[in-house]
Amino acid sequence: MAREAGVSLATASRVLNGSSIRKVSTALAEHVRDTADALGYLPNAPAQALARAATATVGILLHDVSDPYFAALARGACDSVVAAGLMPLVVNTDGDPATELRGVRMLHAQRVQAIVLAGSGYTDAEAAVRLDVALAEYRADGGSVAAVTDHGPAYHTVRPANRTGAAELTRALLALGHRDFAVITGPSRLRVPGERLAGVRQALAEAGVELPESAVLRSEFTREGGRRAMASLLGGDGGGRVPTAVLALADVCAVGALAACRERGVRVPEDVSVAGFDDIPLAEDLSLPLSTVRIPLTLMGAEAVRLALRTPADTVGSFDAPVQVVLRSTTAAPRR
Amino acid sequence: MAREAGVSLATASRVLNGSSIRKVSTALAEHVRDTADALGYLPNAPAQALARAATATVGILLHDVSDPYFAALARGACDSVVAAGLMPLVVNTDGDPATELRGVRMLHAQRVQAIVLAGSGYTDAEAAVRLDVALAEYRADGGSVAAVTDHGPAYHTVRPANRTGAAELTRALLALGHRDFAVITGPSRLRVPGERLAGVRQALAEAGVELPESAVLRSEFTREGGRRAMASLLGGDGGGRVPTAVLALADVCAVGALAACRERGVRVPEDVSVAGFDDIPLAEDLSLPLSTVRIPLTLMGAEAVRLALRTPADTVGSFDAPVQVVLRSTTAAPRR
DNA sequence: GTGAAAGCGCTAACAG
DNA sequence: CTGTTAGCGCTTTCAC
Repeated sequence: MAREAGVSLATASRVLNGSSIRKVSTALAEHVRDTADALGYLPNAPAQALARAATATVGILLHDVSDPYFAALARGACDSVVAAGLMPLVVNTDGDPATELRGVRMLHAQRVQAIVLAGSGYTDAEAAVRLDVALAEYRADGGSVAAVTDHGPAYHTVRPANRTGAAELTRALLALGHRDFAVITGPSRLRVPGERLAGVRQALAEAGVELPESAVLRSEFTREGGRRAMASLLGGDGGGRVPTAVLALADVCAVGALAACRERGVRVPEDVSVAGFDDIPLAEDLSLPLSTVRIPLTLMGAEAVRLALRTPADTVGSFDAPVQVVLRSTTAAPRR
Repeated sequence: MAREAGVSLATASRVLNGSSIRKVSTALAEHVRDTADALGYLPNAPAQALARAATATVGILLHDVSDPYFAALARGACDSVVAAGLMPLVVNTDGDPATELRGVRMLHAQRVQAIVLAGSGYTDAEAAVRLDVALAEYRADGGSVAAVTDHGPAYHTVRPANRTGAAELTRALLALGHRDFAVITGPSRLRVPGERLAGVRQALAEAGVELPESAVLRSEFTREGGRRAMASLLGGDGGGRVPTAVLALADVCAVGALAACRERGVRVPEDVSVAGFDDIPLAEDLSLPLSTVRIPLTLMGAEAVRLALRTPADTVGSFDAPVQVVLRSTTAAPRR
């Protein structure tokens, strides 16, 4: 401690944290500061946290940092956290409600100032309730919560226009002349795929185009999931009807779908158009630059932290992220 | 606190943490546990940290979570941390020594149990010393440090075979018949690009192949850096000599290089072979599946945490990560 | 303006 | 085996 070294005692606290309204003579303050970093003094954050009843940390809960979508989100969120003078704790949930629940509890135990929920939102009502309870307890202890993706009106929310974006993408494909679609959507336990699928259905309905249930394939939101889904679409397994356009509701799936096409010598976009959703960083560098819907991932992450940190507890803020359809090389007019 | 609710007092601590050797009658223990989660009790981690003089956190310092290389590393490290019952704090440094130094200090202030340094290693001796000092102070306070990439004998180290990997990759290209090389390397402030470049030089020298200084281009280890470097290589700016093989010493650079080729209508691998290094997740899905050197990124991250956490303070552990040359579609025998 | 003292929530000796 | 009693390192009233 600077106390022993310097002459003063807990006055050191006053100069080294600045929060206190009490002033310290500039001379003394300078002396304290000098001896402090002469001794290489670093405040003990846990001790401060205990005394102040507030940590300098923010929790970020996401499916998987190594997924480009969440990586971009994480980067934005982390920057925002650091800019606020806090430290980010990041926890991977793998999109599993139980893991997410544990994550919330751990972050609560850490007494993080805020929790950012990215890519949460489960269809399982029971899981949602358990999560809500945990979050309520966390908030009762003074914590703040922001969600990327709708989590109900009770939370600060950063909302990508999933439905609209999907509808616009679909309309873009319709405009190219496609009438025969298939959709590779995500697992039913997540809510996001449902929102996107609804957008697709809406646009298709408006155009009077059918989307048979057999043309809606569920897969994990992973490359492998997309690959398998596309493989079954192309595979000789009976059905046989290959659509002219395949909408993968996440870019990572689209990547897998493209891989499946490559493996089977199916040409994109000549034989089939493929589109993704998210515009992950490497989307334009893929085997074919991917047509997709751009979401401002990094911005959204940052925005979520901002909401959680700078919004008074009695109001709930929200941020609607714009989306934009980007048609690149994986889509073209149908040849059939 | 469970104290008021139950009948006992700080005995609660004994049942709720388990560290103590003292036993508690199973009946009482159960009662405590019951009331604890009936009340939704969650231990206050900062308070525990203060009392135990040890937090349940680990710091992870890396350039950028949204860079696929570090994202994969981070995922491995985070999993390892969580598996150890701890929480990961991740800090982005953008490859800047000053930011990294601040990061170390912040993590030290948080009293994290261990710090994992990923992608650190600067050529600037002064910066290295400052970092060493900060790390020494951290260790003096009981902290543990592990580095991914060599940081000197004083630290636990996870070491990808940068030099060997680069040499092998070069030999693979030589075996294809290439004699005219260019290298897109990283910024001089980092040590990794130097190691990789040394491997390239060594293999080339062994084969008696020249690598003129003008054929070594420095760029940031980013897509844009790679794009610019390749553009200048292809560009009509005087030199004019386009090599038959371009080694980008990081996959993200290779991605940019491929983009530059695409923009200018230069065919890969017919006109020029391109190879990367790292085998980042989407490497095989690029405009052309990228030839590269595979590094077990996720494993390395996990290994670093393991070393930091499970190695006694008086010894230093290390882990040599295997690398593997993967030749995909961006390389072929030269046509010229 | 600056010091003294109490206490944040928990753990860890100590007794009983 | 279980309760009592000190602190952990810091902030923060409250007097001086």
